[in-house]
Amino acid sequence: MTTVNTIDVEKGSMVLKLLGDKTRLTIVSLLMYDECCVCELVEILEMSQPSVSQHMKKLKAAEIVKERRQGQWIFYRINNESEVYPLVKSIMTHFPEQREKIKGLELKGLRVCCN
Amino acid sequence: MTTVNTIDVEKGSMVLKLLGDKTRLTIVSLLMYDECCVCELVEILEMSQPSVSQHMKKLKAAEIVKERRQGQWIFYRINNESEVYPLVKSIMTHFPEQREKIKGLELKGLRVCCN
DNA sequence: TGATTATATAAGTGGTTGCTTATATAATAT
DNA sequence: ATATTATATAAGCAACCACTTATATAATCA
Repeated sequence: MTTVNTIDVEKGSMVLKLLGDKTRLTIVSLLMYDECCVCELVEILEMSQPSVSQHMKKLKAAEIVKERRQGQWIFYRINNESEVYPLVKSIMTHFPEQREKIKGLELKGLRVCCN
Repeated sequence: MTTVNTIDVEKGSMVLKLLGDKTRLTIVSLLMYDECCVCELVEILEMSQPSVSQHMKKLKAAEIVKERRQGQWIFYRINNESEVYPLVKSIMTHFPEQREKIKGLELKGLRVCCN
């Protein structure tokens, strides 16, 4: 039998509330596949930049994502060291992959690449 | 590798939003252990009856729970035939069991028993 | 039948949320 | 230095949400 470390209701319900928004759920779904910067998310979600930034701020505060600055871009990725990561991960297995949306960005030449 | 049937973002985010409320998360957590009627939940949660009823209405509308009338009581239980049940179930494994709260009710003689 | 018990519903309200527009900060390029 | 690009923050606002109180519905009991 598999044993899972439990999260307290307070913290867990906050994670669920945050993922209970279609936009944020899609963002996290995208980030499960690869890290993204804000401007890529703006493009994919067809939303305003401030709106996306505000969502990222909430996801970061809940330790669902981490950020990394690279030049003028800030890349967000899933925080897989977080206490809430196991919960986030097992939730996301129930949603379709968003890979093709990122592929679509690449085809349009809008992917931010900086290595 | 384990394959999971995916849920669309629309439906899934609704489930997450509903479970993103501390009260409802606790209710579902309780129901994972055993069915309960409204008056039991009122006792355990120390909330008003209309408030609990309104939460149950939402959980039922999202097919997270089912109801069963027995005399004057209405018992709610997890809807394990629902499309969203796999998601609900895997979320709930991350939260502590609520068994002792139901045990507490029994000790106080407040458990509704009707067989 | 009338009283009691369990539950649901309706209406009102204060707090929260997700967007908008405007502006600030910060890195890069010319 | 100045302009451009990327991101964050602030303020305002309409929609939503979880509670409250009051009332309705429904089953049981005396």
